[in-house]
Formats: sequence, C-alpha cells, structure tokens
Amino acid sequence: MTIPTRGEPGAMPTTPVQERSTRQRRIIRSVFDDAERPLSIEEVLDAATRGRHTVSLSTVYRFVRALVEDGSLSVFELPGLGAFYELSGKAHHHHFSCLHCKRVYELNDCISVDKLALPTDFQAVSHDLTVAGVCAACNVGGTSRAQRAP
Amino acid sequence: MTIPTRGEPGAMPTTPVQERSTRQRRIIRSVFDDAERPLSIEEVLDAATRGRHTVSLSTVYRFVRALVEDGSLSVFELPGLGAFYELSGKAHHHHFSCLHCKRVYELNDCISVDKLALPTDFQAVSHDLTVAGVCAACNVGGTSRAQRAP
DNA sequence: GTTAGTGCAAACTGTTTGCAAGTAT
DNA sequence: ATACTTGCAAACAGTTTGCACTAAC
Repeated sequence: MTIPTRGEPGAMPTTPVQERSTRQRRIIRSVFDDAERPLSIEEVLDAATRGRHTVSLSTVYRFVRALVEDGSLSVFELPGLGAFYELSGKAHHHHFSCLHCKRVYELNDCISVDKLALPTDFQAVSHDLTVAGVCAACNVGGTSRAQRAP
Repeated sequence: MTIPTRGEPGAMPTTPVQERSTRQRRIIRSVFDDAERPLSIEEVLDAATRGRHTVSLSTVYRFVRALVEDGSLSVFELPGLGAFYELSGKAHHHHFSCLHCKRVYELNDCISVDKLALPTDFQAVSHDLTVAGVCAACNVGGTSRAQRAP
C-alpha cells in the first residue's frame, strides 16, 4: 500500500505533516496580507503585538522562516538593515530604502540588467538593485522635516 | 595661540593624533594593495596571516574600520555574506558575487539607474546593484566543476 | 490523547570593546 | 618615557535552538 505524503513521491508511509492554525500564525499571516511594503522581523513583531495580542520573537522568526521555506514569502537583505520579507509571487521588482525612516518600499520597475557588460565566462543568475534615498513621507515639506519615527 | 589640529578648525589645542606604523598595519594595507577584488574581513585575516605573520581578528576589524573612517577604504554589504572592503577612489561601479566560491568581483560598468521610474516625491540618493552568478574560475568546464574552495 | 506550536532561556555567530601588556616614536 | 596599538577575553546584537508546557486536532 502507498500512502501519499508530501515531499518525495514514494516516501515511506508516514503521518502526513499537519500545519496547525494557531492564533499567532493567523496574526503573522495577516500582518503580511495587510502590509503594503516589505517588513523586517522587528516590524512584523511590532505589527503582530499591536493590540492586546502577544506573539514571541522566536515564533515570529520561526514562522516567517517556515513561510519563506514553503515559498509564501520572499526574503532579501539590505546593508545595515537586515532581512526584509514580502509576499511571494509578485513580478520581478527592486526596492527603495529610505535613509531617514529606514522603511523599505517596492519599486515596480525592473531595470534591464541584461545590458550590463559582464566579463566573459561570468554567468549571471540573478541581480539585485536597491535605490536609497528619501521616501515620500519623509520628503514632505523639505529636507529635514521628520515624519513618523523609524 | 592656535595650534593646528586635524578635524574642526579652531579646535582646542590638543596633541595631534599620530598614527603609528606597526607590522600589523603594514600587512593589512598591503593586503588591500595586492587584492584584485573586494575582500571580507575573513579574507583580509587569511591573507594577513599567511606566512609566519600573526594579526589578530580584532586588529583587522579595528584597522579596517579606521581605514573606512578616514576614507581609504569603501565598504558594502552583500546579503548573507556580510561586509566587503575595497580601496576607495575608484569610479562608480557594481559588484558580482559568485554563488559558488562566494568571492566578490568588481564590475566596471555602471548601469544607468536614472531611468528607473521612482514614485513621485521619492528622492534617490544612491543605488546599489549586485549581480549574482558563477564566476569565471568556477565556471570552467561545466556547471558542477568545483574550483578553489570558498 | 497525540503531536505540533509556543515561549523562555541558553546557545551561536559576527562584531565591538575594556584593559593590561607590548611597542613605535 | 609616553601614549598609541595589540591581543585576549568579555560584552553585544541579531538569530537559532532545546525543552517543558500549551493547545490544535
């Protein structure tokens, strides 16, 4: 007899792994569903624990990692700012990082990097572009006008 | 009386800071002079301690940081690979990161990012582009031919 | 009732720092 | 002789993990 398992076909009959729906997981998922920009772990934790909810830091780390591993989320890292997470499945895009509030935004345009001259024998697999600057919120009314705190 | 100091003009008379030439510093400087690509702290340490020399990790961190602060070196960070350092003063360029050996190379071309559509009210200050792939050394003779270890 | 998920604290990794001993000037 | 540098070990920040307890199913 063959019991279907997720993972490799023909694997030994095992109890199928079941993913449970807990309060914490529902919250974390909804944080990403509601987010309109990539989030750092800190931002996820902040959003998740807004209200009277309580979610531990390790749970955020663990579940976000699980979501990355199952493909629901994509990660990228920014210099000095650590990792950011966003829902997968979007068109290829790049990011804008605000030097003032440290928030990160999506850029819809993908520059064509194919044009970049690569040394012979170098094989490009992917490219990553980040523009840094001042975001709309922080840019209001001049150069030194502080908006929402980071 | 006014004793010239480095730093802000008109500063209080202080003993001018003198930078000493030690064996360790000479070695670290020469590592960068000889390097033909950006180096991580580990790579600097490895190169510096090749031969019978001895340089401690903290000295590498400390002196490399000093060189960055005085402008001799530039830093940039790559996702998952940490910080890389290279001599300053080169034309604007980007980097290529080998997925196999983890080494980083300079790319001479600078893509024009001016063309990238930025949302109104976003001010671009700088941009950073990294291409990832397989470098010439690791690309020799096919896809899975291992070259020098990372 | 089982077993996956959570929270806490301890472990880890990469980097920085305090301080006593070493060394360039 | 002076005070900048070094090396070691302890301190740190960010992330991961072991384990007993809690809660889905």
